[in-house]
Amino acid sequence: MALQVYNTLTRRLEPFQPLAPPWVKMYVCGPTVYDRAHIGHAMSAIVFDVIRRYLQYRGYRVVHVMNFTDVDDKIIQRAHALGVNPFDLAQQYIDEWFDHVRALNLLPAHYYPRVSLIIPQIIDMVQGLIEKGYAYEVDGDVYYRVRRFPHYGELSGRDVDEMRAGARIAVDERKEDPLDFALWKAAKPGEPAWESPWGPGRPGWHIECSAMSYYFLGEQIDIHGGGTDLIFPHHENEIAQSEAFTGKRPFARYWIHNGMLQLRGEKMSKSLGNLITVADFLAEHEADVLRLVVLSSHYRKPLGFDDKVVEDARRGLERLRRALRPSRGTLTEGEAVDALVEQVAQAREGFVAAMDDDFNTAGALGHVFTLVRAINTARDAGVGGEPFAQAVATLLELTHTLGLELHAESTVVADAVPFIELLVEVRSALRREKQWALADTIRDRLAQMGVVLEDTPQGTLWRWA
RNA sequence: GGCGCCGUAGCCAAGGGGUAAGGCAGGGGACUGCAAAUCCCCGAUCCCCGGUUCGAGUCCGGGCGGCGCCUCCA
Repeated sequence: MALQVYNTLTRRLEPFQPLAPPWVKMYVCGPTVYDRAHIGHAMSAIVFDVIRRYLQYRGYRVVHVMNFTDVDDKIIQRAHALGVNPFDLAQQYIDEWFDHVRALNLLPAHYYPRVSLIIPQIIDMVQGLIEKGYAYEVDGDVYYRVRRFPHYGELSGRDVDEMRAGARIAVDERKEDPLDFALWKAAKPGEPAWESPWGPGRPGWHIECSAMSYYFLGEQIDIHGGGTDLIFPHHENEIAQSEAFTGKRPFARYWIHNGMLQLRGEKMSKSLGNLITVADFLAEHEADVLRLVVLSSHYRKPLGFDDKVVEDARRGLERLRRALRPSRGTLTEGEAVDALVEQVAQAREGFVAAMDDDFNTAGALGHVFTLVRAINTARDAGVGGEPFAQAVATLLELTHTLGLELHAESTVVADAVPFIELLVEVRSALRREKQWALADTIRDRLAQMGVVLEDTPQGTLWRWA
């Protein structure tokens, strides 16, 4: 079985065959940096991080590009409202994004292009489109001539003749056709602007991704990713621009789109006031919890997000972590060992089969948890040494492929550790004297402070609740 | 109105013609001084109605319900 990927372009599962193996060129649409990133952005980033990790696990070499849209109406508006420089505002959110990349354990992209730094390349591309007859200038604006591109609508399944452009917004009468979209916008007073053959102005939204993709990855790429909300018009327009410019198709071989995160059944949006920022989430939860929530359902489906789902993930994460506890057993052969070895092999096989099926992380997790049970059973049965170590190593191999860290709890309260250990020691002495009441008091009081004690045959273990 | 997605146990969720993975919660048991952790056991007429088939959550048609996009959006 080989890797199969669902391609939005064909609406089918297809065998994954990059243009030039082992290289995989992957471009993912990043955020418009006019505000803090929310967990929906994080979900998308995690989805493509997992896709990248799995491709690498399968031996591919991924070149990953993610853009920042740092020139945009909303940024300009916001900067005006706050009385700050739009570039400073954008920079602030870009800095925060990189904080999130570290905190969320995302593999950094190889390139992070931003609009403001590739204006000359964008101008070249717009100029090229005009020369080829795919674009025209009107009063300093440049528009793409949609009807000139025969494949328009292919990605989003739309028929050009049935689209009701302007149904919800006023049509700009200067455009040849209501469907035409802006490649370049003439500068308005007080806006950032760059000199161009059509006068001062700034790029339209869609052209940046075509330009960045072209300049960083070449005429054709393997994977183009983003949220389903970008399929139309953004990605449709990208195809029109890129393919018209290069004359090559397909611009991207595989279009991969993640479903939207929904907060308590509704879309997250500012107007509904139900937006959770990444910073808010990380202030209360670990990054692995968010990642496990994302991994628990398929990336193409809408992700239901609420307190229950988060709590379930938190507990599931605990279970994963506890499986990593060492064994004090010494058995290295026999029935229990054979069973473990067998289950380890099955888990890896099942994991790969699930991930090969369009990155079915939820199915893959099922196999991971089956491995967890096998490890716990083996530990209880006294299995130790190399076979046990191998099983744990496999668990780490699989969870790391999903990007889970499984790090021990935070060290924020590390100063308390010696005191906790002292109390545990004292309590152990009390237990030897069968002073149950006092021993239980210590355990209860520690529990109130968030420290859980577990008495095992090998002694007392403790952990943060 | 157009394009598309989804409806599987209390909750989350995989599977997509051969008789229902996994996680969380719950019940019972083993272990434990009691707990905790761990392990074992227990739970589903797969939204409804038709059809195709030896056989249908799984394919087809029609309903009902929820959602996304069509305008900036990951």
